[in-house]
Amino acid sequence: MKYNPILKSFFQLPTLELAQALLGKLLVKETEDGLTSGWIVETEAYIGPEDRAAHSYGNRRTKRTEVMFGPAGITYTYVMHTHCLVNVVSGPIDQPEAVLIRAVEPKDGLELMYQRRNNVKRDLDLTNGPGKLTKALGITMEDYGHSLTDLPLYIAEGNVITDISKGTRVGIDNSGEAKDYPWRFWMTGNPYLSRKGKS
DNA sequence: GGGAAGATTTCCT
DNA sequence: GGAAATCTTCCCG
Repeated sequence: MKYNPILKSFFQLPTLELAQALLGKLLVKETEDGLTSGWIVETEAYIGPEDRAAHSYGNRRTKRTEVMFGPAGITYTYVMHTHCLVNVVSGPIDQPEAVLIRAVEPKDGLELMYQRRNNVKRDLDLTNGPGKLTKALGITMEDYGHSLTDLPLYIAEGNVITDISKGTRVGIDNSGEAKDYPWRFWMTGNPYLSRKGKS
């Protein structure tokens, strides 16, 4: 199973459009253990300067958010608690915008995913959450700042999705008015959405 | 250098 | 449904 990374120009879309365009694309990670991949089924947009929920709110530039100010199409990995979350940086340089990948649908390397995630019985539970999919695909801080058009972690062309739902984001109740922005996108009716994405 | 917060997951009652 | 788990970065002193 081999894929070609998507063209770099794909990431030049405005963040809100990119968040929707990413749905149906293939997220691929290659390691020495093998290849794992999944269709992206749920995303969230984070528009730095005007988004209180974003790490880069008010153009707050730190070592952690540094990569969000970089060019579109690179990976922004972030560790919280025990888990790792993965974003796709978007927007032009010096504009801290990104798209959080919240859920994917497993495609290749199912065995490897089960191996990485203990006690999982169903395909449905492998990647239906931001922290879950990173563990299943083996995404870590090693991938921080890495381009998504190059191995070992990249986006590949996928299906065209026409049925897209949108709504408010999750887990940012302390972010004031920003919590009401409808910047979460998902594939309507897909069973691999994150827990809170099924509302 | 220390304390606090955070875009989550999992287990237990 | 609630609370704990557990780690990196940030901010203040």
